[in-house]
Amino acid sequence: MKDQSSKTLSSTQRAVRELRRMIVSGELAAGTDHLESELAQTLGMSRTPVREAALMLESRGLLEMRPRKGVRILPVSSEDMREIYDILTELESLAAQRAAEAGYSEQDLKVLERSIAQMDQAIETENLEAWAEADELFHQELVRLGRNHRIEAIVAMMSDQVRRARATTLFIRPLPVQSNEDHRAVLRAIQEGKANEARERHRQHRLQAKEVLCGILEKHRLNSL
Amino acid sequence: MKDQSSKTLSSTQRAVRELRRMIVSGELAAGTDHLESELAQTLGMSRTPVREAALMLESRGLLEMRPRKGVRILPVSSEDMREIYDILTELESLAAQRAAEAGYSEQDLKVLERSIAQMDQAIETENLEAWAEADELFHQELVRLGRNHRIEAIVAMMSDQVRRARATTLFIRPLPVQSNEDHRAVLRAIQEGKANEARERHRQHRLQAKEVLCGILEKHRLNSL
DNA sequence: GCATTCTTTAACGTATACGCAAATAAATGC
DNA sequence: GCATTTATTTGCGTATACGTTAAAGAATGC
Repeated sequence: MKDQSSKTLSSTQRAVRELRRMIVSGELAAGTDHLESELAQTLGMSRTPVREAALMLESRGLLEMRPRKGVRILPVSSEDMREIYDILTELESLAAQRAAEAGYSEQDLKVLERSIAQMDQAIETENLEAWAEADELFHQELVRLGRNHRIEAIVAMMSDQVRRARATTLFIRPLPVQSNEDHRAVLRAIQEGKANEARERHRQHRLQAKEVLCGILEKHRLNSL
Repeated sequence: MKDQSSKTLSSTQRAVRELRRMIVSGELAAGTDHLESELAQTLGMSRTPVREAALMLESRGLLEMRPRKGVRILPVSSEDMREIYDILTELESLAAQRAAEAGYSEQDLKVLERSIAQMDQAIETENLEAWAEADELFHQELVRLGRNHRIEAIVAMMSDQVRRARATTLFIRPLPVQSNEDHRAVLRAIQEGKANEARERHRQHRLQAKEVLCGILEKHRLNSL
């Protein structure tokens, strides 16, 4: 049994998790307004923990609290996407560099290897959801290996903000074949301790991903996801 | 009269500002605990807005809420300092690059110029507080010119976290003469539209600042500022 | 009809109330 | 005296209450 399920978590914590889930899944649609009292009723608790949760999610850039109008689920534009991908590019590249400098063993890099294998398989079977999940895992693990807690937090926050948009573009974009070659190259650089190569390779990988995704958004006029 | 003072701001907002001020100024010392009810009394309001403010400041990495122990003002270690400076290095360097790419006019870059002049003067008169203020202005303006709201927010947050530590090292570190040469070089690169040079120059500037400051912290065993 | 003022509603911001559980103090057993 | 159990306190988490005020609706004047 997991720590989470064994421990009784507070209403505020439940509200944060549940609202976050509803937002990133699109259950609470981008651009929609929701009164605190509505959300409280939905979650089966009073306004107090809902407000506290909303404040936290506001800090994470997922929603906005506006007096009398309720909380507004923030939509993501292609401009937002560019901002976010720029940040991810810089911080993840540094993580890749640091990971390469750390001299990790093959054992330490097992999760990275596994996620790449999963992506390979997902591409073969054209299972896009599985690919997205493995891709997320790769990037998350890469950042973890960079050993900077604040970067982990920031990247997680930015990833949450673009999750809906990513899910949408997933079925429009071409099969991410190039992407996995990049992942392999980054991993190889880390294995060989080539910090600068790991950094630059990942950098290029992210820059390209940005152009692909933002290109799709702009082409399809998807400016509020 | 300023907008802020004319507009009646909510208790929560007042609590955020006041608590933030007290934390970054050291009035609420690093590592100390404070009960919600105490803070509420100090600020002349009930626990509700204090709790809301504390949640927001917790998201900003300035404090930690622990049941029964009150809010704990988070101390900053040299390890934290390294994490933060690594982030500032990456994000500000990107901002410098973007600023150079934007093709700003001399007029647009006036604030940068002025802050550099202020730093020059501060160094001549050995007025360290004035130098720190101008330095803060330079970096803030640089990031603003990078035109990425999320980077602005993240940099502001990280700056808040290290503000106390910076203030401490300010009177220990050598006069930041090299620093201002760097600033000039970055500005020149931006003026000339040399994006890569602006980026790399600022990068080196920040990396060096990190080593200077962290070196001081480690040498003096200042591991909880 | 349209604009304007007044009324009403309702959502939020904040204070207050209260139960629970953790920490401390007191009491009991040995 | 020391360990262990039992009271007591206290701080938080959450529900609730309530005043304020912005927005919507009704009424009035022209």
